[in-house]
Amino acid sequence: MNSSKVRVRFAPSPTGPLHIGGVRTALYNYLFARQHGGDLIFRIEDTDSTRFVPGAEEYIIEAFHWLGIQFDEGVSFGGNYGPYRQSERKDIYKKYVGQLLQAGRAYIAFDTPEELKARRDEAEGAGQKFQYDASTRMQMRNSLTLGAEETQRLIDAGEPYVVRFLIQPGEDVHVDDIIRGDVVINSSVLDDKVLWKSADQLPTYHLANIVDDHLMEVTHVIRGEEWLPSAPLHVLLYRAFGWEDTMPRFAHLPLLLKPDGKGKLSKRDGDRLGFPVFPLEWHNPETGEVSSGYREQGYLPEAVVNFLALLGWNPGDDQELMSLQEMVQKFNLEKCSKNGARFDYVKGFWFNREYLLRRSDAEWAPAFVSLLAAQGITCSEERAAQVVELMKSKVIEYQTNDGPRKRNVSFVSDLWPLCRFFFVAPTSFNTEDKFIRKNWKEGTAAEMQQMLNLLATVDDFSAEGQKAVVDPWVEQTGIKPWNAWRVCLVGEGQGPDMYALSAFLGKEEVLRRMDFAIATLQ
RNA sequence: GGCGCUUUCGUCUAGCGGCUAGGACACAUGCCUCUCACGCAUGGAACACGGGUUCGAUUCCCGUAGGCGCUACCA
Repeated sequence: MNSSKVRVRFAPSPTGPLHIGGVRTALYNYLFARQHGGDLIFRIEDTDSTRFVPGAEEYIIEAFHWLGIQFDEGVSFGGNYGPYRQSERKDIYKKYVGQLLQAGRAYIAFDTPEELKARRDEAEGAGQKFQYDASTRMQMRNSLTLGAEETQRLIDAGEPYVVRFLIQPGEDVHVDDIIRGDVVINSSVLDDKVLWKSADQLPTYHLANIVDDHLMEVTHVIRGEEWLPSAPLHVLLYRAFGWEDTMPRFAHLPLLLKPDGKGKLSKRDGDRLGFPVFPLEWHNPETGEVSSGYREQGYLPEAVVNFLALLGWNPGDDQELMSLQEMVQKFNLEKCSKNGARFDYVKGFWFNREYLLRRSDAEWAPAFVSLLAAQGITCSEERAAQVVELMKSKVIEYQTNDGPRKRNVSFVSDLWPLCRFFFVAPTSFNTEDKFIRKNWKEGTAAEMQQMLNLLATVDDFSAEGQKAVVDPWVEQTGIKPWNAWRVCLVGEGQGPDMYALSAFLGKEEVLRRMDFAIATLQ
């Protein structure tokens, strides 16, 4: 048993794609491990054979790889405490369950799921609640009531059975939680939890979890608040095994809540409100259903990590934008908040924008180029970068529950609806449009014709080159051509600086668009 | 229902007995301006309620109410 090196683990169940709340739990484990120079273990808790989903494990590994959260050991990462997949540790659990049975801390129960359900229904009918515990266990079919001989006879006869943990009632069990302090639950409200299932001949979470954390020398258990009610059971298990002196410390994290309404964040909320709940896009192998992912939506991993980190924790100063390295330095479990955090995905837009803006225009270009390609437009990365430079500070409309709203460009994909006219000339003009009505009046066509003739003489069609010729003409004639010119080149009242746009389009295209507008709007 | 956790602007939060209760997102307004914007500036916006403890409570204690979780041979 080596000293006091911090060892933490993230132990998902491969029942589907990794939920964003799970990502945050893993992130906090990662930050804690790195900060203390400890190890982060990746364990797969696949003890529910009925809920196993193929591909989930690979998905989870890929998601962390994308996010930049690195594990030190575990499934696919190696290590000296393996195997790290619980389904491969069956013999180990069996041995420890035997130990508990031997010591009289657990017992064998033959009650079938049907019998149990009948008892529950019966109790419910009487407005009560059935619980398998000290108050009821002597009325059930188990080794306590049947005696050793009969128990052995039933086992030999092939009768299926579970192993239950024998809980002594009337004891206050303390859980020392790093985030919540001393949490006390009386053992009388705990039930004799099933430790070993008859259905799939595997341990339950509770048993496997305690055995693994002990054997893998885990020092801190950082997990979601949904585990807090069973933490006393876990403490009791450590005690029953005689492992209390090396029991890990607990930290139960607040949950991620729905952006609106009640309850914890679910996949449904993402579908309903239009934001991803999973790091990567997920294709359900059974239903074929596709769930969107942060990566595919155009989020930068740094943005997702930063956003998530601040949901339930903050460094105590006013800094919000932090690299993973900075977070590792500043992270503090004691400063985690205790109450659930509503998942405000709109703030995620802002984070992504901040990180996107830190990248150069050239870095945006490849993604933008492939986006354009999907629209059937061929564009070089150089030209794409020019458009990015001109348009990344714009605003785009997006849909919400309460109708359309506006936000700053926060994704590369936001660019396309704003940039269409860079690549596609106007083919018609909406004369009802406020901007066009205001800026295209009688005589405008003639002014534009003048300007067209003037531009036709310009050899240096850079923004500066055009400016050198057009500005004096503006000065001379008093004509303010920009808005009308915008109508010609853009078709509506938006877009970048006109000289910049014109230079991008090039002389030939500019003259053609102007000519078309003059002819169409006359 | 039982048990547990929790409660500061719309949202994420700072605060650890004495503050004009701070920041960020979102929202609104103004400036800038060839359009829409960005940017910059400004503004509105919170201590759930009731008792204590104290010279003094957002802060400590106890209730109440609300929120969340757990209550499976799921994790």
